[in-house]
Formats: sequence, structure tokens, C-alpha cells
Amino acid sequence: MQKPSSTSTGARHANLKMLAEYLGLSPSTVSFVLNDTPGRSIPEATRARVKAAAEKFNYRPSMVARTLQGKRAQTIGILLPELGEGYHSQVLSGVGDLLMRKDYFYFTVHHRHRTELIDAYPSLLRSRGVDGIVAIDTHLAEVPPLPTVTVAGHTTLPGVANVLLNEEHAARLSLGHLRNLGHTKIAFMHGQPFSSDADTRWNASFKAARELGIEQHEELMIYLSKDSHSPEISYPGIRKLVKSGHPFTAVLCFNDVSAMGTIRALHEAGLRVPDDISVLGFDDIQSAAYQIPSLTTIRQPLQKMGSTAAQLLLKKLAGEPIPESIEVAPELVIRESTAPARDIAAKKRGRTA
Amino acid sequence: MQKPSSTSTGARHANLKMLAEYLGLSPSTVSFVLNDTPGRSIPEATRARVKAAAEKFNYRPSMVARTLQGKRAQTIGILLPELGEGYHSQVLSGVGDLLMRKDYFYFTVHHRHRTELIDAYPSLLRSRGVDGIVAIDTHLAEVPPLPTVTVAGHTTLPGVANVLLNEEHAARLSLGHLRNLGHTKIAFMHGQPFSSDADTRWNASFKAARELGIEQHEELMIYLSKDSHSPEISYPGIRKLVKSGHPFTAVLCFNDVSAMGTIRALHEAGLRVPDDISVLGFDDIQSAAYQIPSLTTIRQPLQKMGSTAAQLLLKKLAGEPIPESIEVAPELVIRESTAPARDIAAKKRGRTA
DNA sequence: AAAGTTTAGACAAACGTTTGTCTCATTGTC
DNA sequence: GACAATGAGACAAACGTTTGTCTAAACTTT
Repeated sequence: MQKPSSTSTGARHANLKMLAEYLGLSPSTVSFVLNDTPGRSIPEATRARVKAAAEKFNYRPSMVARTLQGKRAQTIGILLPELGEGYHSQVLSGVGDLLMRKDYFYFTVHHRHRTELIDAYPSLLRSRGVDGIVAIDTHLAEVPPLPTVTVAGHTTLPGVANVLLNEEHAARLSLGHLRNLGHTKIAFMHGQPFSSDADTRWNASFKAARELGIEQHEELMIYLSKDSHSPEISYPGIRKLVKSGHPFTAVLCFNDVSAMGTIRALHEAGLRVPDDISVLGFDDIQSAAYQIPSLTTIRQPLQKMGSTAAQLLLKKLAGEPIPESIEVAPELVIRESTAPARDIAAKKRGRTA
Repeated sequence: MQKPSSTSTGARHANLKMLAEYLGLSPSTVSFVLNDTPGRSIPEATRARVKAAAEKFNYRPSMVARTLQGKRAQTIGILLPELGEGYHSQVLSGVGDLLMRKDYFYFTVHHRHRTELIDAYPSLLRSRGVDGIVAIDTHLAEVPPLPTVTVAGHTTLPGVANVLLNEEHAARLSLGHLRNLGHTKIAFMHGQPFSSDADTRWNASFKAARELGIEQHEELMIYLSKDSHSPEISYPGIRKLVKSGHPFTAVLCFNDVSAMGTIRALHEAGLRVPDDISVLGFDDIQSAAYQIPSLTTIRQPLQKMGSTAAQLLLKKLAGEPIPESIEVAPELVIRESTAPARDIAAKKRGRTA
């Protein structure tokens, strides 16, 4: 007959008091040794004994108690709209990677753009002792009660540093590429209103279009609205555009996911990419290179944006001064989905000939 | 001249003691009211006063102190190999979603298959007060010191429940589909050794092949090895296979990502999918439906596997009995990448004709 | 009106750390 | 040999909760 042990893993976990008792020392002394607290004189012999005991009992200080006592929790909170979706996952990955490297842990909370959650989470995170917050693609209504850095922040808040892509640069890259290929009838796509980048990207592309002398036509504008992160978001818009009969030779998509939907919709309408229509994506998500055709796109260094944000936050927590915002540079990645413009009329003549 | 405030947000955050002092009550009484502690008689009038004050000062109990005191932290730790990658992200999303719905928070830690990290994390998580662990696609060497549930666990550990796909069912679905289309010369693909599913899936497909009378040829076997989650993993293997000249009409890919690489490699070799070669994926990741051709695949309900694991863990924490393992059913999703087999010789004759 | 019961709440210990202050013994200085 | 200086460590408060025990007043019951 076995005695039932009180806990499933047997004895209670080692703590300072147990260690102190075992060593015949006070908890404080043990603490001093284990933390190498400066200004405390403890002979090498004792230090060795303490360390050996800590090792023997596999002692791990309770971060909970330590945090309560007022020390840093080495924990931050990450606020994002959605889990398991390309853009956010990539940024999250950059943030998480850097944090783990610096021995920080993190809570992830997702809010699905619901205002009441966005409002509630910062204070819930604080109640869990986090030292700071990284908010990704999130519409913060007010300055959180904790040091905060945003990635693709929707608003400018005092004291909140923002990491964002240089959208004007991106627009010049993409439209410049299309114009160099001879495209002039270009369909523009506006992101869903809940996306932080939607408006800035839209405006940047218009500005670049004017600079490059590319005309914009209301009939060639597509507005995404569906709250989804799958390629279907752009599918109906493109179908409608094709049916409308307005001529165009290129589509400037809001992101790679909508570019996939675009290519599929064009494909089903009997239009070939890039022979008939060029398609330009945005983001350069992992599968962009492995689409058929592979996507020409504007690469956003998402991981780097995440790690930059994390780095900024850690600096801020360390009391160092940090810039108000950091812009990262986009990069044009030319693959197969764009090609020289061929006038649709010309193409039709070519075909019937 | 403004006086510098001690903290950036002004006054210190409200705590029980402050609230009690303000109300002229003891902290315990306030605690009783706020927690609706049963067995304590407190008049409605006082309750109202307390609640009003809590509201007024925007009081949030410190989870840190509460955890230290011995209560559940309402926090779990999620252990996974990699961030920002399809399979794991999807499962993570299922876990995270359910946990948030149940008002749990969670730490995510990734280990890149590094043994020393896998060994160290459980105890680090415990030192942070987590109540339990969900381990995704992780090779746990020993039973963690906390209640644990695994998804696609590599090993069977006593007391650790495992959520996994019914691989035999999956293999019968995929090979059955291919055989129904007339395929007999099928290339098999073995996952990277660090993937928990690699061996079970491989064995299951062999078993199903024997059942269905499909022959297996060593020349048609592809072994993935690259430690990556991008389609490039399968690219070289397929190129080599095509160059070898051994005839085949279908590829049973390890997952959707390798199916993308497969299609691309075939495409570049001048072989059309599905006209010349059928390609079957596995997982049904988000972009599978929007590939061209869209992928026929075996859907793994990844999110559901994640949420199931989380549910199991919460039940376990609540002291309810839970099963040792739960199998979830795969689903065949037929799209465009598979088609009736056409003998390559026949095809060549057809072309030259 | 005395005894018992209920009500409303205070008090204090505990959780596991960190850290400022204190004590005692040893060593060093003149 | 008296005194200060130092070394080694103990002690206790504090962090913000929860919760078991205790008390005083108010109400019942007979």
C-alpha cells in the first residue's frame, strides 16, 4: 500500500527558507549569495556551500515572489489583433525571438479589434506584473499605464514609440516598378479599415502615382472590407472589376494574401498572370515565393520590425532614451507575377490573329 | 514649474490596503466583498460602498500577490518549437483562443528543438507560477513538474495526455483517393526527423499502401531533412526524383508546405500539376486553397487540436479525470492538385501524336 | 433579563522573495 | 590591552493578497 503523496510530484518545491534551514543559514544570506548582491561580505567557503545546495535541490527562485517584492518581472505583454495569421505571426515571432534571447518571458493577448478588449488588456497585463507592452497593429485609444512600443501603430501617442514601414518609399518602389514595365492602367486596392496600414499605404501610393505621372481612376479602385486574413478578401472585388470591363494591366494589391486571391480570381476569369495582368503583392510572406507564379512584392521586414520594437522597449525599461519612431525600409522583390505591360486590346488582336 | 511625479502615470496604483483605508475597513473585508467569498456576512450597504470605491479607483487585484498567496495563477505555459510558422501557429492559435475565452493568460516559449531548452523551460515556467503546460510538437524527455497536455507529442509519458491526429485514417483517405484516381506509381515523402509526425505518418502510409495493394519503391521515396518551414524543403528532393527518370504519377507530400515546393519543382521541370502529376498535401494550411492549382490535401483540424488540448488541461487542473489520449479525425479536401492518373508513356505518345 | 446566536468586521499569519539595519565575534592598530 | 574597524551573518519589514481565528455589538429566545 502506498501512501498518497500530497502533491503529484512528491515533495514541495525547494524555496529559500528550506535551503537556509538545510544550510543552517538565514534566507537572506542565501539570497545574497545566489544573487551576488554587491556590498555583502560572505566567505568563499559559504558561497560554495550555498551554490552546491541550490544545485542539489534544483532551486529556482520564485519569479512571483520576486516580482511582488518589487523587482522587474522580466515579462512583457504583447497585444495583437489575431493569432495564427501571417503578418501578425511574423512580427510576433520577431518580438518573441528577441525577448527569449534576453531571458524575458511574454504574455500574448489578442483582441480581434474589439475596443473593449483593447482597453481592458493593458491593465490586466499590469495586474500580472508585466514590465511593458508591445502592441502590434492595434488601435490604442489611450496611453497604456505601462511603457509601450507599437509596431504599425494606428495612432501617435505621447511617450509611445512606434516602429513602422516607410510607406512612401514602398509606394515609389512598387509603382516605379510597374511604370518601368510600361503599366499605366493600374488598379489600386485599399486595405480593410481595421488595418493600421490601410490609409497610409493608400495615401502613399496616390502620392507616388502623382509623382510618377500615373493616372488614377475611381473605376479601378478596389476596397477590401471582409474581416478575414485569407485570400478570399480580394476575390469578389477583382471579379467585379473584371466584369466591369474597365481596362487595366496591373493590380497593386494591399498585401500578399490579397494578391493570391487576385491571381486566383484573374485565373478563373481566363486572364493570365503576368502575361495579361501584372500583380504586385505587399509583405513578402513566406509562401509568396512559392506561389505559381511567384509573387513580385514589397518586402516588409516583419520579424525585424518586431525585434526592433522589443529592443526599443527593453532600452526604455532600462531607462535609456529612445526615439519616438523608427522607420524601416521596404525592399522590392521581383519575381514572376509582374511583366511588361501588354495592352489588352493589343493582346486580343494578337490572339485573334 | 511642474513637480516631477514619482511615477510616470502619477499616483501609485490602487491596492487593497489603500481601498480599505479609504473606506475605513480592513483589507480582508474588502477582499471578501470583491471576491464574493462565501460564508462571510457583509451587509449590502457595505458591499455597495466597496464596489463603488473599487470602481472609482479602478482597482485590479494583483495576480502576482494572489498567486504568491497560493491561488491559481490562471496562467499556462505553451511550449513549441518555432514561432511564426504555419503548423505551430495554427495550433497555438487554437490553444490561445480557448485560454483567452476562459480568462487564462499564457506564456509562449519556443525551443527550436534544442534539448537543453526543452529541459529547462518547464521549471522556468513553474518559477513564474504557471498552473500547467501545453506542449506542441515537442520531444519531452521527462514528465514536467506541472500538469501537462501535449499536441502531437513525440513520446508517451505517464500522466501526460496527448492530442493527436488519426494518421492511419489520414493515410487511408489520401492513398484511397489516389488509388481511386488510378495512381499506382506514387512517390512517398518522409518528414524531417525532428517532426513528431514524421515516423507515424510514414508508417501509416505504408500500412495503408499495403492494405490498398499499392506498391512502394525505394526509388520513389523522398526524405526531407532541411530544418526549415518553407517550401524549399522538398524542392531538391523532387528535382532529384524527376532527374532520376523513375516513372511516377503522384506525390504524397508530407505537408502542404512541401507540396508547394513540390509543385514548383515539377512546374520548373516542365511537368504540369495535376495533368502530368498529382500532388497531395497534408494539413490544409490557410493558403492551400489559394495556390494555383489549389491543393488537394488532408485537413488536420489544427486549431481544434489546440483548443482540445487546452480544454483537457483546464479539466485536469479542475481535478476532473481526462483521457490519456484523444484522436482527432482528418478530412480529405479535394481540390485541383490531383486528377486521374495518366501514364507518362501514354502522355508522351499523346503529345507527339 | 440572562444566555445564546448571529452579524459585521478586525487581526494576523502566510505565500517567497529582497534589502536595510543590527549584532556579535574576530582582527588590526596604537 | 583598549579601541576601532571589519567580517559574517541574523533579523525583520515589506511587497499585495487570502483566509482562519477572534471579538464586540446586536439581535433572539426563553
